[in-house]
Amino acid sequence: MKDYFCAEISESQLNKTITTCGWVATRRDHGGVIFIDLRDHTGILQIVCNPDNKKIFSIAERIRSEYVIQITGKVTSRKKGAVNKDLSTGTIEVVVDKLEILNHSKNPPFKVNDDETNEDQRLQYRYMDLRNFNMQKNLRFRSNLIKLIRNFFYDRGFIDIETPILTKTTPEGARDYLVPSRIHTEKFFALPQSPQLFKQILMIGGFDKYFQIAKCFRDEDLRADRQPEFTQLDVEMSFIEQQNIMRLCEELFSIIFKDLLNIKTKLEFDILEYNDAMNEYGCDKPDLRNPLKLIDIKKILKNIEFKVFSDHVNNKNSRITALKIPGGCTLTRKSIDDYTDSIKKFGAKGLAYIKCENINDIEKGIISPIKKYISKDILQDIIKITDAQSSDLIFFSADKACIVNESMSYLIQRIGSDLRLLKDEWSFTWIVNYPLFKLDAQTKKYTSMHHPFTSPQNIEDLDSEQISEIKSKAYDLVLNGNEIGGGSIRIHNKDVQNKIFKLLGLNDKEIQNKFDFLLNALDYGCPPHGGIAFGIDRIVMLLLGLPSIRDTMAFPKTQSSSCLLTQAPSHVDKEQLTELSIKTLNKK
RNA sequence: GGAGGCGUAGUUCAGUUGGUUAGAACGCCUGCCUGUCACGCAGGAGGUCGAGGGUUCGAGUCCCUUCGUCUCCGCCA
Repeated sequence: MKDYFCAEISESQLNKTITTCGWVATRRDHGGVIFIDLRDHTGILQIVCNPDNKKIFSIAERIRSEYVIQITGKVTSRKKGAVNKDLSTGTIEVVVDKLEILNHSKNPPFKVNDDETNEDQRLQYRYMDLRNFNMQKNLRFRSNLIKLIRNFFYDRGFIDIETPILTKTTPEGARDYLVPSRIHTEKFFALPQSPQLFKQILMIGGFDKYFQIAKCFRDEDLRADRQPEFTQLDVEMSFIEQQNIMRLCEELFSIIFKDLLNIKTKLEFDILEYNDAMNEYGCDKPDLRNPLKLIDIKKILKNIEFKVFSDHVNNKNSRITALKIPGGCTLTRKSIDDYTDSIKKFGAKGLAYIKCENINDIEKGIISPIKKYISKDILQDIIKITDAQSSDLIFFSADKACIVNESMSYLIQRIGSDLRLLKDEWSFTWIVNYPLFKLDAQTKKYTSMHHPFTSPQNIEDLDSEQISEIKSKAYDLVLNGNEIGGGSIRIHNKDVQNKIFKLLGLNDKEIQNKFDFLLNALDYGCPPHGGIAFGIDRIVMLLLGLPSIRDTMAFPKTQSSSCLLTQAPSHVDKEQLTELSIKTLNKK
């Protein structure tokens, strides 16, 4: 039906007669001559309908926005004054001598390339929104990324294996999406949160290099970077160490950046220990483009009487940190109040600060509402340990460690971006040496930091009393402050796996019910193995600088997990439920 | 489960202290127009102010409930 895409037509086809198809972006009717901007994913081409061909002209008069048309005509160069510099095809136009309307369109609910359209409109009429050049770009980039990933792994001897979507519910982790079984009354499948156990079993099955672009499902609340169904690059290998996986991933991202973003410079991958990350940044996904860091000042304050600090000085679970903001004296009272307010959602009670207008004049050069509670010596120590210069501002946070960490890591991010402190670069950071367990604040039970199949660094540690001190062979990859992937070396020994389940508080019966198949499989010659998984949607979002992973998906869901295009989820017929032996509760 | 923002024409939005007939831009329709490119000009149509309730002589505006959407907290091994 066509020889070229719209924007493929250029001066190289000058005076040739070509055929192309597309959507009508705009029509400009001058009475005597009609211009049509014809659009496809490549761009826009101006076509000209002259009145001398009455048949064509009358068709052109009936054409409206988003009509699908086919045109044949001669590629003509535009006169000097008529060149449009904003179009890649702006030096030429096609003079039509055949024009066919392939399909009509209702008047569109919004202009296709108007980027002000509200998202609910875009999602309801997603087929219109997908014609937008940005969505075309995003989804085509995503496709190229997946193609590159597949080739990368195929080239290195990896096997792409599909794992079930209908599978078994797993305890811990996220809430499962459940699918009722018709044949097995009162039993349910679960959609996979990840192919974790299947890929481990593939290792036992002798596929020593596996990968998959896998759909995963988690029934949890949504965020800009979280959807109920999302796509992971899932990788697993046998007979490898942590280093092998890390080097492989670094190679993958180097190629992605070179081939897809045309970034040729060698990517640096920082490595940070989990404990250091928490101490310096208050979180396990720091953005190392940001120069702001936390400094512990508990020791300096050990003799202070000021209650805000003294309450926490001798509390093991508390943390007291300083955050120096270079040039922060320019911050207004209003913005400091804003920052103080913004960290209250993490449970922080307040945000003390001192302005170091002149560090050589403690009397007049240091200004702070809390100055009267702090001795000169301590002030000097604080200035020294933070290496504060004149015009810097120092924030203080004293509270339970988790509150300090959450609020201050938020503040680091917020101020870093407000004051434009971030370096303009891509920052990859591996976080390693994670704890194996974390204590759930509500249930007071230990849960896995990564997942229950993660290998401890030393098996003997499992017998120690200090469970929270046990380190794991887990690793996360962080890009510009976003967790894009994580993995671990897995447990390949049945006894070790059993021990972990026990430490997690599972009894024999639960272990049997939930993980019998895994433990059995471990009994039949499981090779040492490990792997990693990456969030494809998140990677596309970051690489393209998008505000949400919804813009990386053709058909995403809203924050309340509904699809505005199809109106899913929806009620089902009673017959369907009966067949599944399901009765709904009338919740009011 | 919680906090906050938004919801007014097809779309994006304005709407003052509660006050007469709810506006703009774009889009749409009709007419004019042979070089525009967000064409232009003239005219026109188009509103359950998300829904329900309340206060009031009077509600787009105030109050309550509710729905939708977005951001965040909790949650997300």
